[in-house]
Amino acid sequence: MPELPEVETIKNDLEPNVTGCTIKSVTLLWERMLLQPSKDEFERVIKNQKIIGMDRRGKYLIFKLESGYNLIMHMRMSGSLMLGKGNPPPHTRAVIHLDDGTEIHFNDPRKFGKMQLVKDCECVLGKLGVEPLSDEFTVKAFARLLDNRKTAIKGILLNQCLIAGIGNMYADEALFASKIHPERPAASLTEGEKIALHKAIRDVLWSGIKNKGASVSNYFRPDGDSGAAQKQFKVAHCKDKPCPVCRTPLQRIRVHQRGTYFCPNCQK
DNA sequence: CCCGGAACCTGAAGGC
DNA sequence: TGCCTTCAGGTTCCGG
Repeated sequence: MPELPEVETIKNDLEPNVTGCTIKSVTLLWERMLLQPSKDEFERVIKNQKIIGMDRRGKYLIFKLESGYNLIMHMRMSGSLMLGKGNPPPHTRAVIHLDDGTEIHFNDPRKFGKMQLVKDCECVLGKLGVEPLSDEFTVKAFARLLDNRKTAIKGILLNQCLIAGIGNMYADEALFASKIHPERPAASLTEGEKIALHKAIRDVLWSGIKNKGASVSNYFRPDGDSGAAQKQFKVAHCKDKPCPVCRTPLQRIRVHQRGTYFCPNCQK
């Protein structure tokens, strides 16, 4: 389930391989993954578009095109991008044919992933909150997001309108690292806890990027490699294991309809 | 405003 | 062994 570090890794892996290439055509094998424009217009406009670079915003991946158009993708739960040549694997939902003969395969077993072609990125990305690895994400800016909110702190971390890019795994890891219970009302965090959680968010995301993303379930890098970030996880997907700090069995509860792993002893 | 729940989907895992 | 149910989680939408 690609979150910020996984999408950043896809971007970093793909960008040197596709920048400067021209898209000959795109084959849609699952039409409903295209949000806009219509299939006919999409296929007409995408033809012979030169890729001048890539970008990431939150969990969105952006191919910047010379004409000013942007091809924006979201992997949702099970999407991944693979560089290949012919014979797309099962569950391939779209194939981008490049002029050098390589293909980008959008693989997505659960068909939740989305793609759209727009001139103005803001219409898609405008609602997103602050980039957690940017300079704008200061302790002060983070603290302001928690003011007067009774919602569980984990819900704040997962709200893309507030902070863009954190998903279920990295939210659990950040809360464990800062010793905060996932169900604590956001406004109840002390100044010290806000500072610790702010640092933990940046630490776990940077660590995820350094390890080329976490390969749990369906995530693979465009060259087919796995990431290694899941090996660093202290709690996420560690059901029935003891806490690495105090050996108390980790618990799994539901917070905001999400499976949430935490240590009932360390996280208050 | 804020929350809970359903929908979108399929494959994997668990129960009997 | 095999069928059936449940679960997984990112986002959007709908109802209370």
